[in-house]
Amino acid sequence: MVLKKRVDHGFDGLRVPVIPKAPRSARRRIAFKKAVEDGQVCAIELLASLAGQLLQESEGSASSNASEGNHHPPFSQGVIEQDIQDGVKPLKKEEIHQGSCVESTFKTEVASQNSSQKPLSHTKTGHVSVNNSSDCCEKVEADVKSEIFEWDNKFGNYSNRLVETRENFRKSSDGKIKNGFKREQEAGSSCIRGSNLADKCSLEGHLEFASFSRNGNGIKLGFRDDDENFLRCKKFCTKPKAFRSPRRIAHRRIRNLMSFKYWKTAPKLKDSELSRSDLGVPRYHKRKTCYGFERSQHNAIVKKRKFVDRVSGVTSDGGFSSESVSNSPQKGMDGDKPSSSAKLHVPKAKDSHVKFSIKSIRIPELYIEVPETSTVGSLKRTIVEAVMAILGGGAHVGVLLQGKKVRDDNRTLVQTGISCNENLDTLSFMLEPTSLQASPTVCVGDPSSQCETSQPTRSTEIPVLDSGITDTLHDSPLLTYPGNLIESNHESTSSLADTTLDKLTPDSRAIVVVPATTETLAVVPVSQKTKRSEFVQRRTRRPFSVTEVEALVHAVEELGTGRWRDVKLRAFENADHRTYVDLKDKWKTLVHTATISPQQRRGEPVPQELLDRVLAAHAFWSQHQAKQHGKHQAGPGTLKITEASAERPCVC
DNA sequence: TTTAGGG
DNA sequence: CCCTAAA
Repeated sequence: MVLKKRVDHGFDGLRVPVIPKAPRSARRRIAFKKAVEDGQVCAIELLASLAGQLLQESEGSASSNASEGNHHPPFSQGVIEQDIQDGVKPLKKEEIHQGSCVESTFKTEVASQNSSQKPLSHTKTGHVSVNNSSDCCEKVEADVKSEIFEWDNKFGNYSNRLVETRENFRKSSDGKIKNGFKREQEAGSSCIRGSNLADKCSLEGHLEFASFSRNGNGIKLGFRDDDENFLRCKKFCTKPKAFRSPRRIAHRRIRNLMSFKYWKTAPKLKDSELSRSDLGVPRYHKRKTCYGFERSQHNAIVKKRKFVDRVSGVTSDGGFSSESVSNSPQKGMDGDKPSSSAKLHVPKAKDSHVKFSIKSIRIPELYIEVPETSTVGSLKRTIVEAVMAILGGGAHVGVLLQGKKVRDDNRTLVQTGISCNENLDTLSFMLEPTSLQASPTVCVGDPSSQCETSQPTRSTEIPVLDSGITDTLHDSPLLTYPGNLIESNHESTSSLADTTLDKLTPDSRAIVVVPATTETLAVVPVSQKTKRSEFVQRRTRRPFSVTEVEALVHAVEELGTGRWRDVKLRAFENADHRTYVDLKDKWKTLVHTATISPQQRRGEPVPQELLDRVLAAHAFWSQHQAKQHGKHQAGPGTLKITEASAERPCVC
């Protein structure tokens, strides 16, 4: 009877997330890399432009940032600052409209749409020809496009390109233009914006252009071939990552930048889960599930996460000089082998100097929610605000060695262990806001300990289903500074999310769900092949609620203790964050909990009634198991219902 | 992949 | 929760 009752109110009625997804294990392998990769890709743009923005603001030279009147303190001294400045010097004199990171990122979207008017075509060799593009950039565009293609085909190249690009920008700003980059850039700028930036090159502009190009390539009109090829590839390749449609890439970028949560369908996903399930994204087709979007125009929700930076290489002896930083990619590492490049080489100089070359800086992933009806402009502003909120209050760098934060600023590097090769491999930097208030959702704590990101400005009411989500927003993919894409892993660059993109059309919602990611993205994209383990972080802890416990107990009562997969399917099928291993573990602890005295129990108290059932079920199934064992190896599944129901422990 | 257990 | 040996 009791059982019956429980069945009635069934678990479906519980707040169990409904997220159809592949088994955890599967998600892990594939989606994981993906997500990480994705995070990086988009990071480039965001960071690049962000740097520009910061620079402008910090220098105060920036005339007036039309929309954002915020004046944020410049970065605190340090490597980071230098790196960034170095990378964006060209931006100084430029007038970047809004100058926000948003700008560049979103232009992609816009460009994409516009470009639909320009039929393009390209051959399989990657060559691109422009049939009907604006006069201003016809040829150049073609050149760039082909370049873009290269990038697509080889992330490593892409990365290097960017690095190179940065270099060129710097040079061009000095009047020494080596390649035709400036030209390209100008073309890109004018093509996209109309022309107001054509006179000066900027990192942002370039990136923008790159994005544009990609989008352009993705236009259906001119690239049916691509699509077909892609499909074909997808069909015959085990790993359809060989070729990625530019459009997909572009979209993915956006999607990554903007992580919209589809609560309804994926209510409880945590970052990590999300990212892992990159492949599963397509399943979240219920776009309307973006709660709150329609509700208000300004209920933008932004969540930040901790950001950890990694030192990825050591090369020149310039220490932290900008020069050393920017050169490191070429000098210190093998451009073709990003993965290896991530390694630190600490040539112990005669002077016992430890040489660093920080190739990347990351900022936390941003989670933003805005109404569907909001304007692109407001979206941009929202992003800018989010970004500025992180760095606005100024920031400093935290040093992490082997995952542990080095708190003592007075210790020497040698004392700290930052002078030997081994340790340097695990050295990383974390960008931290100087004041928590300044950035409410920024994590400042020790990375190893789940940083508690403060709730996003709550005023922006979070969707109903938000429950339990906040905690999932911690770690996330880290945005990477353009200067160092080198770290990325080719493989991961490829594919997932492709499916998702299928549904994305230029006119579709500006942003797409982004599998966020904790473990996933949180995990450093740096040479995963070799040192993934070092950065894979634990899943965020998610204590079982009484409701879940009830469901678990109920399921076990019926299925027994040796069929966790079935238990999972029956009671937690929609709770993707609960794997059968989790359930098994939980049962283990439940049994233990039920065994110990109430005083010794911790955490959310589990009703004694449930614990009693746990013990009863445990005893019953243990006995049953033994019985089965003694008898013939009749599988557990053969348990006769009658018998089971008759003996099943039931608290009546 | 799923179980079963130790860490 | 994680990691893994076994199955």
